[in-house]
Amino acid sequence: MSSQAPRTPPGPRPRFSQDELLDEALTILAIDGPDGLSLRRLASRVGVTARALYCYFDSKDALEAALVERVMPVPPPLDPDRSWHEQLRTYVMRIHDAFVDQPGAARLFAARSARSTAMDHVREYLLTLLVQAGLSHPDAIAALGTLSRYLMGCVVIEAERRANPDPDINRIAVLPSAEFPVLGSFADEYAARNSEESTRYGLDLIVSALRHVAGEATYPDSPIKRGRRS
Amino acid sequence: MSSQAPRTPPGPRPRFSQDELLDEALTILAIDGPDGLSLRRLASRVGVTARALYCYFDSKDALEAALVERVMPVPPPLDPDRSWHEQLRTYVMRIHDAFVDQPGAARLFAARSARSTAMDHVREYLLTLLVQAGLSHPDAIAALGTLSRYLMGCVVIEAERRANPDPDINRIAVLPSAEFPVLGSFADEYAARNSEESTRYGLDLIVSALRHVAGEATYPDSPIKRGRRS
DNA sequence: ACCTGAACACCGTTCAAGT
DNA sequence: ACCTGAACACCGTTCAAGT
Repeated sequence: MSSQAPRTPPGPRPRFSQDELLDEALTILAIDGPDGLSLRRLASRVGVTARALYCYFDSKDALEAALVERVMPVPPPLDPDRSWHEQLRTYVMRIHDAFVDQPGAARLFAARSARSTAMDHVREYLLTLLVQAGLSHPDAIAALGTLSRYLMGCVVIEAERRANPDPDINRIAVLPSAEFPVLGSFADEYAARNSEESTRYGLDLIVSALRHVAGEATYPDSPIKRGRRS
Repeated sequence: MSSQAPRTPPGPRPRFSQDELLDEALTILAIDGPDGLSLRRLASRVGVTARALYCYFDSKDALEAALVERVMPVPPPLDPDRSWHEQLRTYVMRIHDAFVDQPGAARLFAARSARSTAMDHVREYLLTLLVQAGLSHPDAIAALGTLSRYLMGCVVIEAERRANPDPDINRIAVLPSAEFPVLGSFADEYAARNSEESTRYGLDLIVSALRHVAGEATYPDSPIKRGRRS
């Protein structure tokens, strides 16, 4: 095990790639959650001083930005054999899964996706599909916003749920039924809800509405053309 | 100004109510943002040691939980003269506005609404409206989840946008058009998008779809009964 | 260019002690 | 019950110095 002939130069001068450090950071996130990621802990895990990390990243902020770029799935090429809404659904779920499987990363997604260039590629892909669906420019932009917001909510809520599992077995079942008659009577259904299915339910809901906006089917009272009711 | 006859007992023994401390905490959030709220800063603002705050709240976590309870709007009474979807839209927007106007509070909303009893009241109110709309139990639960996730995403994204205004005048306009042909051509529309309108667009989209699920209008290919497509 | 070590200005939380 | 003061175990970041 302790052979001679070191492949790396000897002495206290290990070198890392940014990617190795990001891997280690993701490991910390997976083990200790979003609050567990600190430069000092990352440094000690790779056997270096906290100061040394500033040779690789300008700041903790820059490291977090790089983490988001790394976790965000790259959009697949457009597939002419699949409908726009099927491709859209698949890709949105892929992003969802990526950030939900990387537990501590959801907070980073929430904090920095607006300025992320990986997220720009996501926007480009989704917009392309929405335009392909036949949506007008304003509709496509608004629909992109709707999908982004819904996706963000799914990721944030599910990540929080995993990081902080039910304090009681079932909070809802224990609520006073006088104050919460409906919620209380739904306690079992509420506890049984499955995250993956719930996420898909809302996504399907939004996509269906968008298909009607796109004119793919009749949609008697679309909210789109009606304007805001006051 | 410096009169005698103090109304509070003299000496270094000021007392606060929890509410006064929460007010002060909200002020700090408004001034310094979510990262600016610390027990030490709150303590110094009210002229006390950080340790003293532990006489009012068990921990910073407990203080944050109390902040969420305080910011969350209380559901209004049911109004038989207004449709379920109008009441639902109005209330969801009220929550949205409450957390977006209280800038640093969005992160707290994201982190703790799952365990918030104020949020339980929100759930009870929304579920009541959804049941009143005629949704089945599973549909009502799923719809509640969809609305919660969408609302969460709206609050998180908008709060982040306010806390961290566009780094450039318009990030999107400056993207390489070879890589971002669609997004680039939408740069103006993208920059002009208005948060309030965008939020309402998606909410109307979801509500419209729910109205069809509820059987209020024909909805040829509802995602609900179809099951998951694979 | 990469790294150490010490320091600075912060955190939340706890202990021991005062009134 | 409420509060102080000191301490503990952390943070991100920076300075000065080494190779």
